[in-house]
Amino acid sequence: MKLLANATMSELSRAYDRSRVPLYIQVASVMRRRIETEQWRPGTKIPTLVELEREFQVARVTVRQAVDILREEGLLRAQQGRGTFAADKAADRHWFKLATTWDALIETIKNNVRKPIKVHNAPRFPTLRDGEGDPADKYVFLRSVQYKDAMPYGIVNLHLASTIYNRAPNVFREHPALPVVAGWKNIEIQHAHQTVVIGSADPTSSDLLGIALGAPTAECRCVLIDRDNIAIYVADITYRSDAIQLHIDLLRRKRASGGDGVGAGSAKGAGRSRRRSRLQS
Amino acid sequence: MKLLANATMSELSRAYDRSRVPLYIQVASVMRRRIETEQWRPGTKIPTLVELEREFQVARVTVRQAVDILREEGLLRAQQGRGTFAADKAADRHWFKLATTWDALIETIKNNVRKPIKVHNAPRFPTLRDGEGDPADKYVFLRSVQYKDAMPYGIVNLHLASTIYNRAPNVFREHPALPVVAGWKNIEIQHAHQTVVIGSADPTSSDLLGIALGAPTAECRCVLIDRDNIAIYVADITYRSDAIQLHIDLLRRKRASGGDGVGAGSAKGAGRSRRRSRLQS
DNA sequence: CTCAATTTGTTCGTATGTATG
DNA sequence: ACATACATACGAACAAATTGA
Repeated sequence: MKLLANATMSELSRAYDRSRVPLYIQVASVMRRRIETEQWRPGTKIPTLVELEREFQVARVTVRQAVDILREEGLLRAQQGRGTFAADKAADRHWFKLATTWDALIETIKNNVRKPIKVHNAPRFPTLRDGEGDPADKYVFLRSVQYKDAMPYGIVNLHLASTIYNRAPNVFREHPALPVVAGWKNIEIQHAHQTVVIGSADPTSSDLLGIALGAPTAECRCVLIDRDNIAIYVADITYRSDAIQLHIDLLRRKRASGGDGVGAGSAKGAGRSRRRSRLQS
Repeated sequence: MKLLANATMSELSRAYDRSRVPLYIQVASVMRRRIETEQWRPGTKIPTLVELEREFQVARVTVRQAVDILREEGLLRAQQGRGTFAADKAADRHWFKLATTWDALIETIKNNVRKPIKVHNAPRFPTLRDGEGDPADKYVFLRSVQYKDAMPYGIVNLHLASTIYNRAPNVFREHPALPVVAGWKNIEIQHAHQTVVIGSADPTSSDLLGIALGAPTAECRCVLIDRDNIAIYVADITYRSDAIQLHIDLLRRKRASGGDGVGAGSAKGAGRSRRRSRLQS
């Protein structure tokens, strides 16, 4: 135990040199993580101020500042004379399962609670990389914010080929685009993929999602390419990092229905997946 | 353009209230992002200090501090009288493609450059969640760091069931475990999955990966469950967030598995996009 | 070559925030 | 709570390098 404490503090001070973020925020980050990972169990007493001072090698006031931050966040309750306690129930983070299959994606999007956002300075074209097909002649740009319980967790920036959009402008203004496109029999999708990287919130995202500037985000790009190799649907989606998770079933049964079987929906029960015949060429 | 600047700055100040991170670091974050996304093209002149002051609504000195950070990082060059310029070539980030299939995962791991780390205070058991099977009677804990060009990008914390480990202790000490286990015919894997969430660096990770405390990370958990529903392999892997990406083919064709696009290394050349229009956000 | 405009670099004074003991 | 030291942020003025007329 002593060993652990010593190791931790030397690592902290070294880490502090590397980071320019104020010390009490760093300490708060470490403590927040311990609460969220339930390393400090919900409802239980956390180490005393003196112990924390020693572990982090910081002054008492600095620990207190960190504690104050977490109190404001509702993760800690401090009680004079008794101690400081972790919140009773950890907030359910990572509740949103990013889709890893076509069917799951469609299903997910259907259930979206979204609000369209007006965009003034829309880029005319998406920036397409290798393997993302050729640009269409013209695109329509749509932006919307996704909500759960009035809490925004994602921003969708969509370039939709005008040829697609013009088939049903009113529908696209009201509903998520992907299920609509997917439902059309006469559109043949040659390729569809999704790419995820970790980014950080720019001013716009930070404002729309209510997170700090520079806070980590998941940046998903979803591209649909038609049989003429035209990128008809290019969505850049920015998620709050604490809202999402990604679950991949590594052993998808090959024997299940011609190898095309799609397992692993987004929810626990999973199992049931509808066939995807219409998109097959 | 004027509108954009105004919108950005009000958002920045609002965002600033939300975050306690020093202003010049926040400004640096936004600028870093612009360079990395090539919104500020490599080698070209970025806006003048005066323009940046106006856009971010901060004092000159604050902009300068932000510029200084990025100069140290090699992302900007400043020249008195001329201007400030973005670095010539953006670093290749997100080069490591996280595997999304079993075969790709095995292949990826085979190519790992890794260094085992001695662990003193190893947890005896992994904490298993719903759907992650039952714990084995006993585990061995192994930790290693993954490198690319002497740059650490991932930390593997592995709980390996002792029954597995004891079959070939020396092999497991020298080689990545997964390909070894996968190669054994007499082990039947009933279930294997990988979960990815975004986390932040604790003191240990921050030290081993050389990133700031609290910097975003990708936390991958990979679990193998045998036919008796025992979790024989439980790996918690922490990656630098800027090293990794995840690519999912949504329309998985039967034949496509050969070149599933999920390989270990090297981002292919450049990928200049033919049309560039910044996704303003 | 000089001049003026532009742009980065530096300094001062002041106020507030951060961290220690 | 206090005294101390240093970091952060502002505004403004000034200095130095570059460019083009």
